[in-house]
This record gives sequence, structure tokens and C-alpha cells, in this order.
Amino acid sequence: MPATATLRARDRGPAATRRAILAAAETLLARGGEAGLSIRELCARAGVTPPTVYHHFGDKGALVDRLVDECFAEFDRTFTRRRPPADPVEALRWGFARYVEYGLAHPAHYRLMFQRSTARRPTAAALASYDRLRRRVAAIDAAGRLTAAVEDATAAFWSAVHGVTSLLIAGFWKPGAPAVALVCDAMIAQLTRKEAVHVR
Amino acid sequence: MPATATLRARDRGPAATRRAILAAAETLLARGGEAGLSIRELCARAGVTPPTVYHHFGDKGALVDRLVDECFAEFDRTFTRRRPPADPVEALRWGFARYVEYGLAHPAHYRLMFQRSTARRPTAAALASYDRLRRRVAAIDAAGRLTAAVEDATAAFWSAVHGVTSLLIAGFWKPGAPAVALVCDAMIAQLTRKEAVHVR
DNA sequence: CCGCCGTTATAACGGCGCTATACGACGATC
DNA sequence: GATCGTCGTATAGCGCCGTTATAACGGCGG
Repeated sequence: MPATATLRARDRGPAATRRAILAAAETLLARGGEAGLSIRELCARAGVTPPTVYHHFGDKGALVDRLVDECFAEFDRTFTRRRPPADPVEALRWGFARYVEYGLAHPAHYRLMFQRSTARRPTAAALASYDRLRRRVAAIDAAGRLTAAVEDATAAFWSAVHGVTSLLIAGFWKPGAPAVALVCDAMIAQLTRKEAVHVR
Repeated sequence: MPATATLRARDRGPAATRRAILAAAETLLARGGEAGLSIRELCARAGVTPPTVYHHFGDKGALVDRLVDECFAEFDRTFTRRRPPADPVEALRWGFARYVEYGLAHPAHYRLMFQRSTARRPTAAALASYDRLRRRVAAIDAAGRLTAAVEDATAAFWSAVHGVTSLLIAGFWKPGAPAVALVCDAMIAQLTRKEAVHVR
């Protein structure tokens, strides 16, 4: 006769326990950033004990990897929830705005995804996300409007938007600051041209 | 009759103790990054006990602030050791290269200066360093060759170079990658013009 | 019914930032 | 020259962290 309000881990099944752990981790991340992500605090919130966490995830780094995967899933949703402009160059400008938007809406998540204290190799979700940007740039190239190699242009564009986003998050200036548009315009102007050029 | 090779803190004087603590902190930072910066490990290396550190610096955050100040001093030296080009636009391009150079030479220091895990307000040394960049941009404006407000252009340029540097440090691509020059060129092209324009 | 194995819990280890407390050396005061 | 306060340092400990050795629980195949 269970009169308790909160379920113990035993009465929940392994999959639900995993979910509860990840959910608690996300709550702690949103509240206290990477520093607030403590296994023990997480256990208290998820109604679980440390060995359970280690059974399911291996160690803290791997748990955070899975958390980062969830962040990238939400990150992707930022780009798929709304439809980008048809023009590939305008789509890139639109992507810049969505990227910055995500960073400002989820600063702790962004920092974990791109500035994790303990360096890890990129997860598959991270690589997929980068590949989405590359495809966006490749679409510009396919339209004959890219002025650099796809790889280089992708890397350059990401550098710029990452620089803007991380300094916005750090609070060095306000979201509407003219510098944000300035950087976006600079990259678009450098990497694209207005009229198609057919190489062959 | 002190036959020991290593000096105890008592035989050294407070100023030397302070220096020894900061020196040990710098060694640990260079070796293990911010995560490797432990008070206890630092004490073992500096021949000191924890209360001494807290007596001199207050808490770990303040100690790291002083360490960051030393990093900014070395950072400044990167720009003053060599003479920049006379042309103010070329001087900005030159500064971009020096900035990236510093980040690659001292990645752990760079991360501590610009991506510290616990957010702190900028130290005076950090503000002075930003002001040096602003003066460089103002020199372009004074030559009638800046296309945006000095504040905005400074912020935009810093965003770009910070984005490039942090992703280089994170190992997402190699130092010579074309993307680095691409970003620098994009910002120079957007923010400056080749011929002077006299506003008045 | 037994035994196995996946899942979870108890209790502990070593390391961390930090501090209450005490001790030693030095300068000022009498 | 003795006394006293103050500054710099040390001893020992608190509570937290990530992690793990060990064991108990419970469903499933035999």
C-alpha cells in the first residue's frame, strides 16, 4: 500500500529512471550552469542514488554528453520550428539570428555545448548540427553565390556567430547591439555575392 | 643551521609568499587548465598551507582574478613587444593576428581570461585591454576610414576575433585554416574603407 | 522452487574549497 | 628589557564533491 507521494526508483522502471536523471540534470543546468550540475544534487531531485546514475551513464562526463545531445536536439528545433527564407543567402542570415536567439534563450545550455570545461570530442549530434550549417552554405555555393570554399566559409561563419553569441551570453553587450548585425553583415558580404556566377 | 633546500614560508617574507602562490597558480593553470587549479595542489607546490592563501587573497575567485591580471599583462606584451604597422587599418589586421597568436600560445590562460566558469565582473586589466582595442579602432575613425560607430565597430571586431580564437583553441580547426583570414578580411572590409572620407 | 542478472541502495574513500583556532615572530609601549 | 598586540602562518576539521566496493532487491528462465 504505497502511501508516499514520490515514487522510489524501484517502482519506475529503468527507462523512466534514465529520463528522470536527465530531466533533473537539465533543471540543474538551467539553474546553476555547469557548476551547478552536481551528481548528488541531481540524485536528490531525481529520487535516485549515485550508483544508479553510474550504472546508467558510466561517469559524469558521459551523462553530460547525453545532456548535450538533448541540448542539440532543442537547438535543431530552433531551426526547424520555423521555415527559413527561400533565398539561400537570406536563409543564412536567418540562421544567424536563430543561432543567437538560442544562445540568449538558453545560455547555460549553450555554454555546455560549446565551452565545456572538460574538453570532449564532439558528439554525433554536434557534428550533425555543424553539417546542417554546412549544407546551408553549400546551397549558396550551388546557387553560384559563394566566394570561398564551402568548408572555409562554413568555418568562418560559425566562428563569427559563435563569437557574437558567447560574448552576448557573457553580458558584454546587449542583445540588440549594432555589433551583432555588423558581424552578420560582414560575413555575408565577404562570403557571398548578390548575383550568381556560373563557374563552368 | 638550515640544511633544507626548500624554504618554508616563514623564512621568505609575505611579498615573496604572494609571488610564490601566484607562480604556482600559473604553473597549474598552464598544465591542467582551470580545472587543474586546486588550492591544495597549489599549496603543495608553493610550500604553503591553505590559510596562507586565504589570508593573502581572500578566496579562490579573488586569487584567480589576480592571476587573470597577470595573464592580461602578458597579453598586452604580445601587442607591445613588436611595433604595429603605421597604417591604422593594417594595424588592426596586425592586432587580429597577435590576438589569435596569444590564444594559441596560451590556451588555458585565454580560456580563463574570457571563458571563466564562474562569471566575474571584468577586472581593471581586462577593461584596459579592451580600451586598447577601442583606441586602435578610433585611430581608423580619426583617419576618416571607419564605416561604423567606434563602439560598435570595436565590439564587432572583438566578437569576430574571439570567435575565431576560441574555436581554434577548442581544436575545431588548425591554426593556418583559411577561415581565420576569411573572418579577419570580412571584418576589415565591412568596418573600414580604403580612402579617407572627411565627414565635416 | 532455485538461481541468475539487471537494477538499485548503503556506506565509504579521497579530494575539494574553506575556516575556527592557535602559534610564532616582530614592533610599539612602558 | 619585559609586555602586548598584530600580522603571517600552521594544525585540524567541516561539508561538499565524484566515484566505487559491496550488497540487497526483484523479475525471469530453469
